[in-house]
Amino acid sequence: MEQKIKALLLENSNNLFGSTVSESMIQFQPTRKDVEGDLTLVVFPFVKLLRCKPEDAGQKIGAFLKEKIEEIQSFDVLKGFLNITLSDQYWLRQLENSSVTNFGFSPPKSKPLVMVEYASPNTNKPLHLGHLRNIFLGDSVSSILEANGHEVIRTQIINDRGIHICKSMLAWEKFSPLNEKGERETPDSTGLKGDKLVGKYYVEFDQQMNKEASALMDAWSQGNIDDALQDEVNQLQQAKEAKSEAQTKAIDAKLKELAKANTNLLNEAKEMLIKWEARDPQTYLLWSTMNGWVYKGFEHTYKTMGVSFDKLYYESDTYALGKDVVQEGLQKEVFYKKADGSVWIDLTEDGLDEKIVLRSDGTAVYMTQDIGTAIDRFKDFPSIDGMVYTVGNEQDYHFKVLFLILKKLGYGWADNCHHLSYGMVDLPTGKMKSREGTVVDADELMAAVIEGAKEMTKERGHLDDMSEEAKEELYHQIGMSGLKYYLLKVDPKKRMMFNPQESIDLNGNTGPFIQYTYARICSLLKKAGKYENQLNKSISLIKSEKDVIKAISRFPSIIEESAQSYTPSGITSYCYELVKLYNQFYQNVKILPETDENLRCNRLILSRSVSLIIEKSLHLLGIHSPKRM
RNA sequence: GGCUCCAUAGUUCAAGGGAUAGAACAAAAGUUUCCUAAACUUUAGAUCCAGGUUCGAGUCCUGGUGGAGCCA
Repeated sequence: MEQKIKALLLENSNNLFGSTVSESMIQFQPTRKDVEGDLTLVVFPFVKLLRCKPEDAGQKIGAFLKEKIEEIQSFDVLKGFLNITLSDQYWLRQLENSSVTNFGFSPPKSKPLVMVEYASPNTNKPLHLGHLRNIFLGDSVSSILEANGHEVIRTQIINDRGIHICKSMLAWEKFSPLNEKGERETPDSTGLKGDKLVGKYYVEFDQQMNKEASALMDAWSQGNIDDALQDEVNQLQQAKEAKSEAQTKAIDAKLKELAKANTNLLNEAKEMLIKWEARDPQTYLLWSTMNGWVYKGFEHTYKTMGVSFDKLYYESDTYALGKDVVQEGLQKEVFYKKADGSVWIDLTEDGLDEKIVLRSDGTAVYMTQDIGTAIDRFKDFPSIDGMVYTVGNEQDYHFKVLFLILKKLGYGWADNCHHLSYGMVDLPTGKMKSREGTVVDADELMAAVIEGAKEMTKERGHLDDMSEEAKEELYHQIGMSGLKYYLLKVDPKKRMMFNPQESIDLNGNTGPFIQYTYARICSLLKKAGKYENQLNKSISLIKSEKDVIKAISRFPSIIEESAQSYTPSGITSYCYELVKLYNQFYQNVKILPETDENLRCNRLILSRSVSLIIEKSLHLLGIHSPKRM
C-alpha cells in the first residue's frame, strides 16, 4: 500500500504540488495507537511546495488519495500528519496473503552466496559467555540472510596455534600428575571435558609463571640480577625513588612484566612454538592430541547450543598463506619494507595509521593471517558474494584496515566484506576477566538456565502426562530460548549487561513468553478440531483483530530490514510486539465458544497465521517452538 | 599521547530527523464459573551538561563531563 501511494504521488506530483517531488519526501510511519488510522503520511515536506498550512496540505493530499485508491476508507489530518484508514476488506486480504507457506521469506538461493564467520575460538580454553553472544548472533544472522533469499555458508576460524596454545601444552607436559601406569591426565582419566582440561593447564601455566616471576623479582631486589637485564632493572628500580604511589605501582607493573618475560617457563613455551613451526614430530603429536580433546569438548558445547557449521578454517592451515600475498603486495608497491626488514602499509591518506603486515623476523602477524584466510575462502568458494565477520567491537579498527588492504591489493570483493561488530558482555559485578576468574563458562551457564526452566516449568504443572524424555527436551528448549533471546534482543552494536537472574526469567520480554503464546495457540487450534480454512471477507474487524493483522503484514519487511542491517534484535522486537498484540486479542474475545461460524473461523485463521509467524521468527533466532509447555 | 564507540525511568533495553519518548523487570492495585494466568488491565517514573542546524532533535554538528575500547 505504501508503494502504491508513493507511486501515485510521484506520478501526479506536478498537478498536485506544482513541481516534482523526490521520493525521499514521501515518508510513512505507522499511525500512533491513540489516533484513528492505519497508515500515516508525514505532510511537512510538502508544506513549502503548497504554500499553505500543514492541515490544508494534508486535506488536499488525503482527498486526492481517497478518490484514487478504493481501499482507503477514510482519512483524517492531525497537526501535519495525514492518517489514513484502510478498509477491513483490505486488511482481510492482507491476512489471507499471510497464510502462504513461505510468507515473509524470499525464495531460497534467490540471492547471492554469503559466507558468515562466527565463533573464532582459541583451543586453549573453554567457551564463555562472550562466545555465546558471538555465536548466537552469527547463527541467527545466517538464518535471517537465508530467509531473505541468500545462500549461506556458516564457518569459523579456529585459533589453534601460537604461543598461548603452547602454554597449555607445556603446562600439561610439566605439571600434569602421572598415574600408576605413568600416564598424564586425559579427559577419559579425569572425566573432564577436553576443553576444560586444557583450559585448566592454561591457568596452571599462568600461575606457575607468576610464581617464577615473583621469585625473580625477589632476587632482583636483593641485587641478584642477570647481566643482560642489569641495566634495565636497575633503571626501573631507581625510578621508583621519590615517586607517588600511583607511579610506583606503574613501575612495579613494568618490573613484573619484565620478570614474566624472563621466566624459564615462558622461554620454554617460546621454544616449543619454534619447534612446532618446524614441525617437530613430538610437539606436533602433543599439539594435535590436545587440540583433539578441545574439539571434542567444543562439539559437545555446540550441540547444546544448537548450532553447526558448514566449513571450518584453522589458523594452522592458513597462517602462512598471507606471507605470499605480502610478497606480491611488495612488488605491486602496496606495501613497503622498513630498514629492519619488517613490511608495512601506509594508510595515512585514508585517515588511518601505518600498519605492520609482516614482522622483521618474517613471522606473520594477525593481519597477515587474516589476509591469507580471506583470499583462501574466496578461492574455495568462487561464487561468494559477501563475507560477514562476527567479531567483537574491540577489533573495529583491525577490520577497517583489513578490508582496506584487501581493496588496495586489488580484490574487488573487499567492498562486500562486512564486520558484524558486537559489544562486550558485562556482568553486574563488572567486566569479565579471565585472570580474576569472573568469566562465565558457557557450559555451566547453559546447564543453569535449563535447570531454571525445569524448576519453573514444574511449578506451572501443565505437563503431567508427558514422558520424562519429552519433558527434558522441553526444559532444554525453554532454557535455551531464554538465554538466546536475552542475548539477541539487544542491538548487537551495543555493549550489554548480562544479569544471570534475568536470563532465566519467563515473564515479560523473554523467549519463553513468546514460546508460551505459541504453545497456547497450538492448543487452541488442536481443540478447535476441523474448521473451514476459508476467510470470510465481508465481516468487519474489531480493533484488536485489526491490530494483529497490521502486525502480521509487517513481517516481510521486518525480515528484509533485519537482513540488511544484520540485526536479530529487529526480529525479537517485532515478534514481541506481535505476541503482545495477539495476547490482547486473545484475552479480549472468545474464539472456540463463538457461535457465529464465520467469526470463529476467521479468528482461528488469524491465530494460525500468528503461530506460523512466531515459529518462523523463533527459528530465525535459533529457538525452538514447543507445541506444549 | 593519537583514534573510535557509548551516555534515555530505580535497573535492563526500544525509538528509519517527525505527533504526548515506548517496553520489560522491580514497586502499588485489580482480572479466572470461560480457549494454557508463563496471560491481561491500571498507577507511578527518564533523553548527562552547554550551545548550534532544522518547520521539527533522544537522533545531526561543535564544545564539555563521565564511561569503554583500540593503537604504540
